[in-house]
Amino acid sequence: MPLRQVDVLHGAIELLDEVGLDELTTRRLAERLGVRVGALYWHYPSKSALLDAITELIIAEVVAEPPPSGDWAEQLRELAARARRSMLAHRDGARLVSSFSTPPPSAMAYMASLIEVLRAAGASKRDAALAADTITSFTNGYTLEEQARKVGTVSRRQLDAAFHAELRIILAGIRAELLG
Amino acid sequence: MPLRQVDVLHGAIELLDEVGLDELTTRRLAERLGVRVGALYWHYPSKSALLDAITELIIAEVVAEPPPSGDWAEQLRELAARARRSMLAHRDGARLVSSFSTPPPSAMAYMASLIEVLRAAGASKRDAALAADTITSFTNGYTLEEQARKVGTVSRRQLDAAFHAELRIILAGIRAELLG
DNA sequence: ACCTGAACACCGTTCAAGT
DNA sequence: ACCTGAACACCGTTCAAGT
Repeated sequence: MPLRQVDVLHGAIELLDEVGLDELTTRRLAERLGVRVGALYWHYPSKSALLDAITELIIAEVVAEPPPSGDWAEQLRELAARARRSMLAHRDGARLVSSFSTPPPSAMAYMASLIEVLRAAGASKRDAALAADTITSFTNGYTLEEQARKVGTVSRRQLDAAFHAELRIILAGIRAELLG
Repeated sequence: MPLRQVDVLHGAIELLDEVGLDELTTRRLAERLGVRVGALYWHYPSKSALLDAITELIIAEVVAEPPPSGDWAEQLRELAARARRSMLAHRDGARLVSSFSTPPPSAMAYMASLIEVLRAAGASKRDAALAADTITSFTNGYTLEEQARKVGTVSRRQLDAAFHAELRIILAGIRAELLG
């Protein structure tokens, strides 16, 4: 039976996890799917469109879960932790997320959920946007670096602990600076 | 007269600024230098070694300036602003910085300068390292995103203002959480 | 509708050989 | 010491033609 678009997508994700973003090649993907390179272009207009689809899927995982509970700080903490977990779930996930050409719908939804929590906590529109951006910039920066450079050298436990300790700093800053 | 290593480096940086990281190609660089591709490999063992050299140069600019003055928050603010400025000074500078294989000496020196300021402000070794990492993760994450996606859509003034406002949040967090 | 065959215009890297 | 010439093993993409 013929290949469906979703087969190409899943094959690409498997290949990504096996060989990493730099070795994720249209020709390797075609070989893995038992097809010639050109066939991929019937399903996706370009390699970058395929990468965007993977990115969308990675981010979508974050929003799919039920909204977190607790006070505003607890909710933000959980949302940021989920974002990091989704990126870590795939090889070079953070690099992929920070390289999409145009923000996919799920990225917008994620930002909206952060902003919603902050608004409910009493932040102005401007402050909420600022705080949400601070959290995502930090989360992406942190995860990008840990995934790029700290494989093997530092334990996962230490990285988790450091991420949460640093996130606490940022949440304390939001409280002191914007919700004081 | 023959090409020196530094000529190759400067040619590469000029080409980077003109065409961006994705189009920075050994063959294009060779053409610009009036030489055949193979000649580059006499000066640098690989393309990635050349990219590492560019990265080192970009980060070195931050440390080259005299140490900032003011209280600890003011010093940290200035160091982070310099780091961002250096990355923004070259096309795809942030992408380049967040993709070096092994941390170059100047990156270590930059981290050390952040930690020194925090130690002088009374932070423990652990807290200083944590706060320094928070600042760099945020700075890299923020700059990476603005450089990747916000060219033209948002004014430079707005991006500067948002960066400083968000940095204020983080500094407030460091004060409240670690230096309270 | 979905894929093959075959090409096009590129890559990074190596290395004998030239000067 | 520094570079050329020429090759090797790859890329992403296109497109007529097949089924």
